[in-house]
Amino acid sequence: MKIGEIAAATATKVETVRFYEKAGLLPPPARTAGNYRSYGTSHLQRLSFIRRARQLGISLDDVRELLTLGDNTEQSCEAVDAIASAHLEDIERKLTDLTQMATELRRIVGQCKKGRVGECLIIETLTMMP
Amino acid sequence: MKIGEIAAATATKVETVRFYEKAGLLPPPARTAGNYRSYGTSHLQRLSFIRRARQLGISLDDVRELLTLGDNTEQSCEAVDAIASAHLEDIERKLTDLTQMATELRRIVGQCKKGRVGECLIIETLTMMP
DNA sequence: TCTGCACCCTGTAGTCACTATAGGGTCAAG
DNA sequence: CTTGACCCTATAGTGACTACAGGGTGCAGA
Repeated sequence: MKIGEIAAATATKVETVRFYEKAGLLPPPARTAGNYRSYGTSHLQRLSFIRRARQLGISLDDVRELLTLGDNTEQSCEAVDAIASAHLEDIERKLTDLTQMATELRRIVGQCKKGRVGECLIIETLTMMP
Repeated sequence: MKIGEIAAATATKVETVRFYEKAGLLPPPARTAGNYRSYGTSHLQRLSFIRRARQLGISLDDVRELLTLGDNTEQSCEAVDAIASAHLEDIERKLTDLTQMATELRRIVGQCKKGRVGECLIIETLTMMP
């Protein structure tokens, strides 16, 4: 499997695949005679894992940790749970923040009467907000 | 007003204030004999505006634009509304994404039985997810 | 055989919005 | 006159890529 193929299979850009290798998340694959990277199914699995974790917003550092934990099948998976739970809390905080932002924005956008900037309530609100 | 004071007044770090100046968002203030920055109320107002817009997640580029628009009080404020509305849509997209992430994470965190990694459902789910 | 093209390689720099650090200068109080 | 809090500049680092420059490889068609 060439880099373009594994990239397509995981909806990743080629550059990102190389980036993951340099970042130590994806082990360096074998090379062909022409020095092309040659991936197998274990790489595909690992890259899929990385992509899914990233889709959930898990940081590369945490992905690295999960990957290491996943490789030691004998250990307790409390650490895994800790990472996922911490991340969930993170997301819940972000949700609260964004919801508040959306409410504020909806309020100021709703005020716009499309007049001149001099009496624009959006600008005014932004200038005056507490 | 010294930089530390304007920073404190707007809950901004001193470095960030200098950064805004270098980024062209905050006009360079007068300097004292000792080369200290000396801010007036117009700076304070402008920095407050920037900070509030940033709290709403508006990008520096868009803040710059809003600032320029706000300075031309004769223009129509449609452009202002456009920026705010586009940003609101942005946030609403992010909210959808994050809500989905949270749901996924809650599901996989709930599965954890604190056993060994070998049978960890979090790892498994991440590996198998569609 | 040649040529064109899609794909691959490395290495480096750019993105965003700061934050941190190094290595200095200024100013008021004790 | 020294201490310590504050200020100055310039540069590099963060995360997670993305984009580029400047080349090499491999294969189909003329």
